[in-house]
Amino acid sequence: MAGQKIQAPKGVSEYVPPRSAAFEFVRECLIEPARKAGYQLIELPVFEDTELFTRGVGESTDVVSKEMYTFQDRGDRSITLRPEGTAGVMRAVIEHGLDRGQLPAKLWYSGQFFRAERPQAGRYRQFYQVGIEAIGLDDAAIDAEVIAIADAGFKAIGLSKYRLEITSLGDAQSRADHRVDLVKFIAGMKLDEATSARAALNPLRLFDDKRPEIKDAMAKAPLLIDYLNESSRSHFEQVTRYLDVLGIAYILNPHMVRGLDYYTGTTFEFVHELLGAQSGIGGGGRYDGLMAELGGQSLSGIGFGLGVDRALLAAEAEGVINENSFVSDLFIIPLGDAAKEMAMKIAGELRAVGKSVEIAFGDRALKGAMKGADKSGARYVIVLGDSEISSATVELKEMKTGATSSVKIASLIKAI
RNA sequence: GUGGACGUAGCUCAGCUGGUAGAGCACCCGGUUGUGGUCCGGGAUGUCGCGGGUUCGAGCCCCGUCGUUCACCCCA
Repeated sequence: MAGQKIQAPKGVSEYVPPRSAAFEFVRECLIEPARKAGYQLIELPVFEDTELFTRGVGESTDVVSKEMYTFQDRGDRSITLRPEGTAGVMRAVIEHGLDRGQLPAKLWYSGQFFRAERPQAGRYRQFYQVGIEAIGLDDAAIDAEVIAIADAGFKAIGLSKYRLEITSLGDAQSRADHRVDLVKFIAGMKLDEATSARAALNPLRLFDDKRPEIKDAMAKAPLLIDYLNESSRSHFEQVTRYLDVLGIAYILNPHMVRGLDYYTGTTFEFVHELLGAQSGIGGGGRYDGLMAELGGQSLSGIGFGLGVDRALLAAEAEGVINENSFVSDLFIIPLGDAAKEMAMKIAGELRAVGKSVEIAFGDRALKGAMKGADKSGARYVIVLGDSEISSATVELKEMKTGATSSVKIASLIKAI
């Protein structure tokens, strides 16, 4: 039907001016600390072979079992829009032999991810993450560094009302031992059907239940942190010691549950205080078995994923985003055709040396064009008419103060 | 997937017990021929999310649908 409006698909986040500038700022803040720590860009497809996620993330997880965008492509392959970043990075590391060089392989990525959930504040079907992965090093120091990089990103945005929660999930043996006891404990509880189904899938989930009666009952449940073997325990203690040295505050949360199966050992989450139910602005941890599970050598890795959408929401909630971060250096108002040509030539020359220049096109009246210059936030404005062209001189006006000065067109570069 | 609230100009919203749509902001023009932000005057703008139904008549009532939002769930 002609004229019918088409809406964006349900639950996607979009960023248009002026908010897109804030989004870009937040994303850059999150990426920069990784670059400074020697992490390199890895740019990957947004869709992958479905098996990468069923095998890598784990079939028992909600993410895989009911939140993936999966479809058959024209070659009848099962394709899935990536719901998270780590599995894809590991796939690419193995495929390109990045694990054959010097270790750790340190990588960062940024882009959109997809999960078919019911949309909510801070929860979208297409969302943005910035993430890093450090692969092939067991040193507790890199666990701390990874956490520090995430923290630096949030601080760069200007966030302060968030907390870091950490714990250790231990190795496979520690988790298996704990699970036996935890399942035994849960068997003694009276649970409704949905809850016991959840417990059967992942008994740790009950630690995260928000109902007070469950919380009370779980208060006496055996904690995974008490089942860590010697090496897991000392590794984790080492991590916390490094965080202390770095002055990064954290809260030990032995109840922490993560939604992805591959996490082992050090695990962490950043939680913002001003957000609603979707308050996690980032999280990550170590994954010992993932690479081998995906057919690579048996190397450990650690990484995080930070939510750009949520970090932006958090920044807005804290009021730390300042508008007008982008302004042009010069705004040119041409009067007449000859002036328009001249304006375009001047703009080209100034842009070539790194100045940002806008031109008022469309033959607007001077008053309207001046308003446009004002709205744009440009630092300087010049009006270009016949007299300016013949004298090769313009009145350079500084918008903030209103002060003007005569400047030769040829020396505009130096003046602004 | 489950439950609640909402959906009116670009934005924020008003619209009494159903009678055929408004405000503020933003936008455009002007306030003597070429210099903005204040002020004053003027102007444009809506298939009242979409589709049915009830009614002489619906933005207001009913049903459906799409979307948004909040919580559960889950997580970035």
